[in-house]
Amino acid sequence: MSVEFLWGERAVPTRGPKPALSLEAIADAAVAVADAEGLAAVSMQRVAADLGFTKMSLYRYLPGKAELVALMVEQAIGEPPELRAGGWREALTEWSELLFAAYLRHPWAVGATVGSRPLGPRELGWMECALAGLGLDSRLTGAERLDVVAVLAGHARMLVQQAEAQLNEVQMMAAVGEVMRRHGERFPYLAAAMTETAVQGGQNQAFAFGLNRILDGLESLISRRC
Amino acid sequence: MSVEFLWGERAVPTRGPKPALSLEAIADAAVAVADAEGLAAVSMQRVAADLGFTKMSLYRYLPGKAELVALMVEQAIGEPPELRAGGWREALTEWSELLFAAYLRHPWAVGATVGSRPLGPRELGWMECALAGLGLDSRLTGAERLDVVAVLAGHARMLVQQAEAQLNEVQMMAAVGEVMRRHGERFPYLAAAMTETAVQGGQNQAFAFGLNRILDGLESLISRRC
DNA sequence: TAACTTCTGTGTACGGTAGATACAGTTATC
DNA sequence: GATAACTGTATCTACCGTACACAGAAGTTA
Repeated sequence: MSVEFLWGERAVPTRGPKPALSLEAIADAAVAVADAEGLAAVSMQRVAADLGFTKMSLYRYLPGKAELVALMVEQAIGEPPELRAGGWREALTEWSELLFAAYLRHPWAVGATVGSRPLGPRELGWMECALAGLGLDSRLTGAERLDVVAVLAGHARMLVQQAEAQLNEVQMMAAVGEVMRRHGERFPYLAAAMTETAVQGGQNQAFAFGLNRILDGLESLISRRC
Repeated sequence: MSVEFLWGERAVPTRGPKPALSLEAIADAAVAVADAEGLAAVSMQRVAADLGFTKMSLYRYLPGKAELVALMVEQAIGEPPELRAGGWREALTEWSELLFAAYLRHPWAVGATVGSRPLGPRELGWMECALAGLGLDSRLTGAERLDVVAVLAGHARMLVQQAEAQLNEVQMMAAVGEVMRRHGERFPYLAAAMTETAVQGGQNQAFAFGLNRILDGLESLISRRC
């Protein structure tokens, strides 16, 4: 993956036939496939076929599949939001919820953003947005501010991944429940926690709980630094 | 992926030749490939070749590649640890650090554990271990206890992923730094945080920071519930 | 208007992947 | 020793990403 591809503005050619496709159209088609059938279903052939072209035509627009995935991620997370005014806690809460919602709309994006890869402008824009919400006047060092953003983003990604895995509590119970019925005695604490857990809020509640714990911890650190 | 494969004990046959391979040996070879060259380098062909067999021999032991990856994950995270005695905070700290270390040894395991998949005995054992460390007498509901474990595991996974992405601060600066030099004015808060960040502890420090914030938040919740 | 240049889309080809099937060789039990 | 069970290999299909050559379209220039 070349960094220039995501960041450099591409010169639009004058000569030759007009391109029938565009990077946006290709990314849209690929995102639609991934939304419907998962990232594994995204292939050059499939995306090209959905657009009514042969797969090789895509290589006129993209160097390869890695670039397509990078473009899909940028398309999926969208432009960084404009946060409502407020204190750092309100800002980070809103930011985390919006990021969580964006990942929920495109759960495959979590799996597409692991490992070493260049960050696109939108992804960096989301980071910038959170750092702006945190402000400069807090008693945190630069490294700590970056860490806070990483923890919050990790929390959102984590719960999207869980939400993708179980879709609903019913499926979760079917998957783990079967195992627990047979080997439950090996996991007494897990069994206790699960039987005690009524089918309730689900992932949204789990997300909110974790988010509030993280922010509580941040608040206690900041007030200690006063 | 069938759940039975990870959980059911396989009947050892009496007749016929002794199997030359074993699931353990196959998993070890696959883990070695992934450790050295990443998860993408793991193919049936490659693993079989490393063992000195043809790829179809592996299908005598495994139904398919999905099961191989599931086995690799179980092998990589290892047996759940025995936590030293202590309060819930010490227990969860130790648990998180051990999980972080395990993932650091096999960073590809983070990417291999996204999406819907059955959990193996070791993975469930780690969860059980953390829940045991949290104890039953805390003032948390079962759902909250599960959420705590999820947040901590997500934090560890998140930072492993970051560590994998940049390996060291130098490479990070080379990747993001180049972009920041050109488009830095678009990301003032990010630039401020990064220039302020001396090359220091790196991922271990970031991990410890986030972990302490999460546990601070948990502590404040528990003490509020008193 | 005609030739030229440049870019687009397509067809073909190649090495890689996962996996199914058929078959030959080996081995433990009867 | 016979036999049944199991192992490992060779071959086949289908799909993947992508390299390359080629025909046609659309501006540019003579």
